[in-house]
Amino acid sequence: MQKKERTPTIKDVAKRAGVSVATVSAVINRNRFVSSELVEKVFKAIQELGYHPNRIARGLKKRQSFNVVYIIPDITNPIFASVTRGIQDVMEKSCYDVSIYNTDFSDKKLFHQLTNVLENRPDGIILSAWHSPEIKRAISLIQQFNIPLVLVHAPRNVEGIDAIFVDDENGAFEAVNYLLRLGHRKVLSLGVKNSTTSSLREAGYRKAFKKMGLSIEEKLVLKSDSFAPQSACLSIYKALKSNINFTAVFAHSDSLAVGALEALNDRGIQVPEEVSVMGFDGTYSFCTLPRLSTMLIPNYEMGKKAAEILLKRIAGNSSGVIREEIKPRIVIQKSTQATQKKP
Amino acid sequence: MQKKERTPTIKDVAKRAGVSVATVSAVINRNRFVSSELVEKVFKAIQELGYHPNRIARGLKKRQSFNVVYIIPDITNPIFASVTRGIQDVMEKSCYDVSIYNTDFSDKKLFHQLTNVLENRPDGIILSAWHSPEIKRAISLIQQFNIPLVLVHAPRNVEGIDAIFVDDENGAFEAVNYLLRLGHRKVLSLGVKNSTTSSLREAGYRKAFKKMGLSIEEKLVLKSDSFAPQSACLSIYKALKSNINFTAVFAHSDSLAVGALEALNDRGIQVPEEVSVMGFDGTYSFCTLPRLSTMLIPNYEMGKKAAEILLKRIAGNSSGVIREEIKPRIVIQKSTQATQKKP
DNA sequence: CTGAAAGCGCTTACAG
DNA sequence: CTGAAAGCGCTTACAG
Repeated sequence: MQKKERTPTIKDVAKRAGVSVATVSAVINRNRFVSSELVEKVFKAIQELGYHPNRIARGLKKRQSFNVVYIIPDITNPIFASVTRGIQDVMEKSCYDVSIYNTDFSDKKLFHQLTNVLENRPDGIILSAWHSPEIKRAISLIQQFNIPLVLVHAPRNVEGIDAIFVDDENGAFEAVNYLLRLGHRKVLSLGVKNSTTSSLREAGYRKAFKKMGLSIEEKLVLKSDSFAPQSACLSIYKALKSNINFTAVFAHSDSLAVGALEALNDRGIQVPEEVSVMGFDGTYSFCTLPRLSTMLIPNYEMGKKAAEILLKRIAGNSSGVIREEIKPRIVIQKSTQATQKKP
Repeated sequence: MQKKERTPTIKDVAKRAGVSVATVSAVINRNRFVSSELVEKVFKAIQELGYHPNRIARGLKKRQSFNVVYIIPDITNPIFASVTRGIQDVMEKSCYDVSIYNTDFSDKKLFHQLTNVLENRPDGIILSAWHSPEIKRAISLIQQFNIPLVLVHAPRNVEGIDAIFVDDENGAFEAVNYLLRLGHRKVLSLGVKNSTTSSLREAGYRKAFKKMGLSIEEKLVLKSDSFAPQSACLSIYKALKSNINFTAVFAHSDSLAVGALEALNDRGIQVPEEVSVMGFDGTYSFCTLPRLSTMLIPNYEMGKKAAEILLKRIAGNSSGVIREEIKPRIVIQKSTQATQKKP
């Protein structure tokens, strides 16, 4: 075990190099001219001591922590993992590190985390908390600290804050429209109770029917208890039991689609020959059999974009509020096909 | 826009409460007695000002940052996302936040990140960099800073550091043993080139055969270019083309198994009726059809355990080096069955 | 029981 | 071109 040796400080470097700390600081930050002679001495001392500047101290003085925070429901959800990666990749280039806080969709946890977060004085915050009934309170708390904030997956009714969201309604519209063009008319809408995201996707479903001048059979509009595959399974079993007729499923997420595939497979119904299945988000479309057609959400890019906006705000850019609407992209794979003409 | 108003400091609170900063500090940290009269005044001032202590400053003085770092290849990989969550959940309880750094399996990135990390003086580091040829250099760099370190997924030959790893060899042994007991003899080993993890799993495969007194057909030992499903697909196609006979596949990861399922499905080979497929890790076993039998790795628990060890070290516990070997657990689902007796 | 003061490791006017 | 000194917002001996 080593002794409790302090790591070297700027003072140690200054002493060893025979210069002032101001000079050391200057050579490290290249923010004022230093004669090449001294520069060399300083570098030598840094080398010899294995000196690494202490950013905590630097941050205290400069009122900058070089840390940004991303608050999400759960890092284990591939959607947020991808957004996180996008954020990290752009933040890293500007020498910021990013801390992740999970809320598990709980308001209590959200505020608990927020208290911690604020004590750390991050230089910026990115928040994915669209589901929170208290999001406005969270936002104003952050604003009290004058910390730049950008929302990812924001609710539509929050204004005045930079935000970037998925165009769920139009994405769903496009997905369902695609199914309708394939000739499907009995299209299940497989959504989730009490989910704003799911209700937007349902709105798109309705819009697509409407546009084609078709009426909607309400019994085709299903709502599972959660986004978990098992929930979707149960919904499909129930629909089959009730003899509800359908030739296609529009699942409001890939996870729901996974459940649908499993239920259909279990009942010996062929996908896509008998029933087409369409997913939404693209998280699992690579690992299902048959490969899922889906509306791909570019989560990584969303993260990058959010980070870029945040960086601008941190740099002091105070131009008008930015709201960016991301369009999901349709990806057609093996789980959908045109309706079979009955002979 | 608000003016560039400073957030209130301990001084502001002291002034407003009519006490010294020492007293304010004492009531916040409850570390020395303060008369209830003053306590009340202080709380009142804190309330009125909306004061939140600045942890950066606190950290500078106490030489503690309340930040720990987890360095991983990629947060987008569900394995690391789960470990991360485990770490966060225990760290959060002790008021630490955790920053994530991605290395993309690159040594260059690893050291780049490490430099940043060290400048932030985290209170502890957890490192998943088993693949790095330079891991020992990374470790000694960290040790120079006297920062507690625990390794997750460590290589076996690194000693003297707390580490927690997966018992790959015995896990694979158990998986293959299970297939052998089902009557399979022609078992493909579907691994990956230049992967230490995969070679440990291959060793387990060999051990299982050996123990049963069976010899190994080397042509059954496949090595894909990567862990991506597509790579596995190609390997399986190649095996089929070469008329290699097999009744089971032992995939060294679930992602490889996903590729195998796809290739087999594509060639009209029934799983599990004609070929059984066994995965490893459990990341995708919930979304495949048929559901994959696999060796589940408890990543979340590994993260928790790593964090708990780290916390102990941060608290100054200097008892002997801890090495923990995590055993994967067999999960039997639908992708495996006993060999069909040929009539 | 409480306050004045030094100091954590930096940056940055201010002199010279 | 470079250094001495003040200060970022806390904590903590040291007095009293």
